[in-house]
Amino acid sequence: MGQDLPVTSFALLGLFTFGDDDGPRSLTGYELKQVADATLRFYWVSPAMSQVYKELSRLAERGLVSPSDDERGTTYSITSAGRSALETWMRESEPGFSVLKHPIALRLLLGHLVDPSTTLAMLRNHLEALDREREALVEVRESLRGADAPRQTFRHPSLVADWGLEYFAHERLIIDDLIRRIDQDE
Amino acid sequence: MGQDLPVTSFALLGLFTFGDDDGPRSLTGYELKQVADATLRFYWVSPAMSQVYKELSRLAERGLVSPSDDERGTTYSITSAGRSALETWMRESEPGFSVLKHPIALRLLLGHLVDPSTTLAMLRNHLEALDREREALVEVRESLRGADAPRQTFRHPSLVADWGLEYFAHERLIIDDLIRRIDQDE
DNA sequence: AGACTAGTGTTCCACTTAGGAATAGACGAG
DNA sequence: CTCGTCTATTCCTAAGTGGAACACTAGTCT
Repeated sequence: MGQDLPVTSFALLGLFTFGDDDGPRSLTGYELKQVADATLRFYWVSPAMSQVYKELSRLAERGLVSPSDDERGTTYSITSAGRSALETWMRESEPGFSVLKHPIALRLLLGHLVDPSTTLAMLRNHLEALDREREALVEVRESLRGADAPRQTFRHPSLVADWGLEYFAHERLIIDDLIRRIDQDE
Repeated sequence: MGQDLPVTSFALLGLFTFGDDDGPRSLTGYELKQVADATLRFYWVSPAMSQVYKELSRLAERGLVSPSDDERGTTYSITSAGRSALETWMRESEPGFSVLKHPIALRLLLGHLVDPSTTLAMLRNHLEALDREREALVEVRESLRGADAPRQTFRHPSLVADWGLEYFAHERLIIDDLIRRIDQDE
């Protein structure tokens, strides 16, 4: 069967597996996009709206989600075929290594093209952006409290969120240090 | 003028600014791909071959690099227009925030779908992959020694490489900790 | 009441990027 | 003198982006 879907498909499909207390999750494309923006974006991507809808039709075509019309619009929920496709993917495919697209690092690399004050200003702005992102992730983390103990629904999401928070905290330290080093170079 | 190029164009263009001791750098598409694989991949992307050649023709069209045929094939070097386009881009465009695509984090998020031993195995494999990547970056860092002092050619590349090494070291700690936490959950 | 903003829900299109395969010459090893 | 590997390049397709367009709902301002 065609389980050869891009990672983003499985990522979106996976979001359907965090059932509310009352059964499996059903979401419209719009809602799925909100969920992805709130969570996936920190360590995967924030897919475009058009992408979300395209994924949903593809997943529906393959029977991994099932659409149904209700007063909210077209809502989708994961099927048992979808759940088992996810499990197979988790168990049997290679994760691959992470890809980081870091415009600040890229521009720091090319620091010899501008004067140090430009680079320093960029790094200081980045510290602020970092704080804003961290804030957003703190909110996500807080929203998981209450169901984040070892066998509860949000155990794994909370592990990932903690990882992200650590990541932001450490990046802050590194940038502080870089600012110090570049300042001294002067 | 059309300075509205994607970041990857500027990233590749930027690689031409690290002149060897004897003047500006001239590279074939193939060589440029090697350089990108060795350096850019750690904090931007490893563009596909096809992408590299497409970029080079576009940059040449706009006069930012100039092609010339020699015995190696078609080689390109940066023009003064290219250099100033880069500088303008560095000074005047918004960097934007970083995007991380981390398959391990994504799969950890969905940890409730498989048993803990699968997740643990994945994390342990990731530690090894991390060490391999770190090793590759260590080599890059070593290759910069000798020209990495405050005003030398590889000052900025070495700052970025140090950042990357810190990043890998810290991720290692986080993964170790996650393994410990998941092990205890059992 | 009427106008106006903001949020929800969805589709379409054009464009860019990414990945892989295919091709081809050159070069050294067996 | 053939095989594999490195260099160099092109082509095709899939994946992903961004913006425009459209429609419907609900609340706010005047």
